[in-house]
Amino acid sequence: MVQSSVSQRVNRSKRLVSIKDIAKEAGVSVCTVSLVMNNKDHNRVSKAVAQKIRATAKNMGYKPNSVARTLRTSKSNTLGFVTDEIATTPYASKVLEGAQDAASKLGYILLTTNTNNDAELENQEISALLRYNVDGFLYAMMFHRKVDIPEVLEGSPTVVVDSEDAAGRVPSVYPDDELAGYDATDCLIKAGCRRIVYYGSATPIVAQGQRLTGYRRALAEAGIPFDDALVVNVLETTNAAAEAARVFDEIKPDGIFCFNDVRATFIYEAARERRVRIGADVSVISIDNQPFITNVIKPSLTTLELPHYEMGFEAVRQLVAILDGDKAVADLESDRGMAVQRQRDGSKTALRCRIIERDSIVL
Amino acid sequence: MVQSSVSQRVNRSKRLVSIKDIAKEAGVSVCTVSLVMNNKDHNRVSKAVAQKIRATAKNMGYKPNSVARTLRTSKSNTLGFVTDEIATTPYASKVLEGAQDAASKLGYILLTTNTNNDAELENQEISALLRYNVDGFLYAMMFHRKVDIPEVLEGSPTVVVDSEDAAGRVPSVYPDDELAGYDATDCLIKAGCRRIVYYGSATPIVAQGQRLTGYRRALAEAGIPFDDALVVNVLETTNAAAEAARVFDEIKPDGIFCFNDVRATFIYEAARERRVRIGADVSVISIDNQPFITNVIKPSLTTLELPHYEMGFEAVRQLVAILDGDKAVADLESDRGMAVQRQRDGSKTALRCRIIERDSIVL
DNA sequence: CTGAAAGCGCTTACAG
DNA sequence: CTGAAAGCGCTTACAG
Repeated sequence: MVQSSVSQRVNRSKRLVSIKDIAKEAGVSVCTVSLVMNNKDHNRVSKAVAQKIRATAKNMGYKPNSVARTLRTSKSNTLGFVTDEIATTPYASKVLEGAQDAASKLGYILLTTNTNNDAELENQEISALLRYNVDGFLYAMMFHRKVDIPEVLEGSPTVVVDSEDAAGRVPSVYPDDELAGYDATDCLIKAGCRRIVYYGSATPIVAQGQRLTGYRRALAEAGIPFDDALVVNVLETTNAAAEAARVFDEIKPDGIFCFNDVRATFIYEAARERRVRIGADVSVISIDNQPFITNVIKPSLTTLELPHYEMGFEAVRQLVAILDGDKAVADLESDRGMAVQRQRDGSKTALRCRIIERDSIVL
Repeated sequence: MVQSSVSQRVNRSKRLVSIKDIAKEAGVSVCTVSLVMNNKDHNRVSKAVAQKIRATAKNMGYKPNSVARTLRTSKSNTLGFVTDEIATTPYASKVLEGAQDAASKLGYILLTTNTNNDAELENQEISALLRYNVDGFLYAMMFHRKVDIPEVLEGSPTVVVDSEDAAGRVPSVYPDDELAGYDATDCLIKAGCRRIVYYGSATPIVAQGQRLTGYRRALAEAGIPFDDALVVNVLETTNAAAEAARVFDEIKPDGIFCFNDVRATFIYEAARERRVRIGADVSVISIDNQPFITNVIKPSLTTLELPHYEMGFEAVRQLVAILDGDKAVADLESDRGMAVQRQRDGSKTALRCRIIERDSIVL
C-alpha cells in the first residue's frame, strides 16, 4: 500500500462543525442559525443575535454541508456534464472549461461523466448522476450534429452543447457554421479574391452543409456566380492530396476556403510542390485554429476558431436560467463571451466563430 | 426564456420512489429493505422476504438516493478532480478521461473543477467540493513539475497527477521522463546512430532534466561518450530555428532526439532547407505524439506518447485503494494500462511512455 | 429473522 | 423575534 495512506486515513474521521455546534455555542436554536446562515434573517432575527451567530460561525470555521441541504431541499446546485467522448479533438475540452467557469460563477459544480459513445454505459452514468440529485444536464458532443437525447434525460432540464437536439425540443448551443462559411468566404472576397475554391469535406456532416451554404451566400452577396466546379470535397484519408493537386493544376483559384486546418495542410503541400506562394499568389483560410498546425506551417494560417469555451459557458448560462430563472444569470459575463455573437432561433443558439488573422491571405 | 423551459420545469417535482415506498408495498420495515438493497441480508433476512423486496424494488423502479446515503455514512463515492488549467495542451484532457473510466469502474463519480492557476479560486473550489463530501482528491497538473499541495487538501486523501508533490508526502503519478529520454535515445542507437543530438528545452522544467539524464544513460550503456556540444537547448519562441540550422551546419549528427514535437518541426524545416532527408540521411525522434504534427509533417514523426490516459486511470486506482483498500481495486484493469510499466518508489509512480513508430528513423 | 428508534445536517412551516 | 418539531432518505446499532 502507498506509504502515506495511513496518515491520510486518520483524518477522515474529523467531523466538521455543524449548525448544531454553533447553535449551542451561541446559545440559540438551530433554526435561528439556519436563518442567519442563509441570509433570511431580515426582520426575523434581532441584529444582535444575527451578529453573534455570524461571528461564532466564522470563529468555528463553519462550512454548510451541501449534502444535507440537498437532501432536505432536493436542490443540489450540481450539474451533470455528459460527454460522448471527451478530447478526441484537441481543445474540445475547452467546452468543459467554459462550463466550469460559468458554473463556478453561478454557484454550481459539475459532475462529469464520459459515455464512450456506448448507449448502455450512457444510461448507467446518467442514472448515477440522477442518484446524486443533479439539477440538470449538459449533454455535450464532440462535434456539431443532430443528436437524439437519451430517454433517461427526460424530466431533467437539459441543454445540448456543440450539437442540436434532433427533435428540436431541448435547447441547443452550437457553432454557427453557416456564418463561419460566410465569414471565411467574405474574408477572401474582401482580400480581392474572385475565384474561390471551397475545399470541403466529403463526409456529409452538419458543418459541411452549413459552411457550404455560408460560402454560397457570401458569393451571392458579392455578386460572384456560384460555380459547382469550384467545390472540391475531399477525405483526409483518401483523395485529399490528389484533389489539392487538381485545385492548382486545373482550377487555379485565387482563394481557397478549407473545411478545416488539416485539409489546409494538403493545400499547403500541393502549393509548395508547385512553388505557388500562399499569402502572395493565393489566399487560404480555414476553420479550427489548431495552433499546432496554424502556427507551425508557413505562412501561418488564417483560420476561424470554434467557440468551444463559449459553448460550454453559454450552455451553463442557459441551463441555470431554466433552473433558477433569468435573474439568476443576469449579471453573468463571460470573460471572452463578448467575442461571440449569439444568434437565437427558438431554443437554438448559434455562436459565431472568431477569425484569427495570420499570414495566409494576400493583403 | 427558452421555449421548453416550462415543460422541463414541471417534471422536477417528480419524487423518486424511496425505501419507504417499497417497504410499504412489500409489507416490511425500511430497515429490512435497506439490508436487502445493500446485499447485507445474508443470514439476516429470510430468502422469501428478500426475494419479494428485490422484486418490488425492481417493479417500482427503485434507485437508491446517493445523497441520503452520503449524509448518513459520510461516504459519498465521489472524487474531486482539481486541475490547474485544463486543456491548454491538446490531449491533456485524456487525463480526465482515464480518471473517469477508472472511477466509473470502481463505482465513483468525479466532481471536476478548474482553478485557472489562481490560488484563491483554488481554495474556494476545493472548499466547495469538500462541502459535497468528496472522499478524496485528484490534483491534476498540466505538465510534470514539483508542486505544492494546497493546505485545504490536508486531511483529505489526495493523489497528484502529472506532477510530483514537492514535499514528497502525497502519492504522485507522472510520466517517467528519464525512461522516455532513455527509450528515445536507445531507439536511435538501435537504428545505428552514433552521433546523437539532444535538441532540448532551454526552460529548466522537470521533463528537460530527466530526459537529458535518460539520454546520457542510454549513451553510456551503448559505450558512446557524452559530448556536451551535442546538447542543444532551445526556446520555441527565440532561437529554435537558428539552433536547428547550427545542428545541421556544424554538428552534423546522424540522429536527433527532440524534446517535443513542436521542436521537431524546426529540425524538419532546417533539414528541408538543406535538402537533408529525414528518415534517410538522419533519424529523428521526439516526444508528445501530437497527431496534428506527427502525421502531417513528412516523413511522419516517430515519437513517444505521454501516458495521459494512464495517469488519470492509475491515479484514481491509487486513490480508491487508499479509500477502500487494495482489494477494492484488485480486479481493475485498464483497457490500455497494459501498455505502461509502473515504476514505483515509495509513493511515486512513474509511468512509461509508449513509442509510436513512424517514418522519421532510418531503417 | 425482523422492527422500532435514533440520527446524519439541514430547512421549513408552525406556534408563540 | 425565537424555538420546538417534523422530515428529506438512508443506515446502524439495539432489542426482541
